[in-house]
Amino acid sequence: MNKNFDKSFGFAIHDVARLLRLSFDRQAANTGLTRAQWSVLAHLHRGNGVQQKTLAKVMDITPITLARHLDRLEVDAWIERRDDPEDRRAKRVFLNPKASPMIEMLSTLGQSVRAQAMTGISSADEELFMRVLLQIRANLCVANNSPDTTKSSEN
Amino acid sequence: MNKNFDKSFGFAIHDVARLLRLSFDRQAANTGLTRAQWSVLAHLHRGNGVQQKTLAKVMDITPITLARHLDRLEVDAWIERRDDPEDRRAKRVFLNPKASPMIEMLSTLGQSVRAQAMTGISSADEELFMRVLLQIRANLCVANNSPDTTKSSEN
DNA sequence: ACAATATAGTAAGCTAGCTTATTATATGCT
DNA sequence: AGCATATAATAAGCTAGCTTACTATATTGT
Repeated sequence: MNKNFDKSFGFAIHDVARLLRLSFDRQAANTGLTRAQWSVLAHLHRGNGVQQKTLAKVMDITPITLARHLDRLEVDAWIERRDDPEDRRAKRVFLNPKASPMIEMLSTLGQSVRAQAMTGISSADEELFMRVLLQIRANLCVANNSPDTTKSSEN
Repeated sequence: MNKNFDKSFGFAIHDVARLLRLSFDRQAANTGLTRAQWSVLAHLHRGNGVQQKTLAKVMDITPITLARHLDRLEVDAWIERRDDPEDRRAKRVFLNPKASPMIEMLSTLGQSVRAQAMTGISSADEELFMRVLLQIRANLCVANNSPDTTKSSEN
């Protein structure tokens, strides 16, 4: 290996993702919701009543990973699964009213974590950074045969 | 929420980290080693015989997370734990000879995954991206009271 | 000297991702 | 109509991270 091991791209990305999740989850611990769960709620907020299949695809996670999030969210009554009237295999997921204020609150928290992360970085640099980051994601989506959610436009 | 939800910083970072790990682990599946395990080996390659405590700190993971990696690495004889002669609580971790060629091979794979991710990105953009990424990590390390491994200089 | 505190490693049990396999229902072909 | 295939959700079991708690050993203070 080389001296730049800790500076390597993959490890740095991985660390940053982990630290972001930690920051967020610690600050949201009292809500009982994690970042991943909040993400489900937020996506529903943009498209209530979607099938699980669709939601998993938009979020780019596997259906079973989503199913487990939904299990817990349903126990605490943040969401509700209803049978799809047109396809008896499928279910549709609905936000319960109590979720909306929580989504707003956690969205604010997300912004504050982002601001923390971006301390001391110029907005020009931040902008370029985001552009490259999205390009990298698109590249990897191709490589993984994963849907590229940047261009999804459904709900 | 807003229309830029999928483009949000935290989610994009998270996705990229996941996709990178997936890419790497799939291509390395035949080796029986994952990215996290390879990372342990690579760090040992730079400082063989360190205490677990030190290794965990350098890798910025918790000691128990490291201990589980070591369990599996030891079963397959990639590494060996020996009692520290100077501290009977501690153990020191050593690479076995068979690990070295594998480390080289996986390092090459890592570079190829990186190249894949960076397709179509100019080296100037890539450089700025890395600079910002490391700055973000440093910011979050402060926020999390986590050691900032970019400036570690131990072994 | 010994009691109190700190530290190295591990165990238990949690979230979050994955792959592979199962079940129930739809769809498509002949 | 009925069989074969495809699809929606879930189950089982894996890696990888975490927190909290425990055990054994060191260290420190009186």
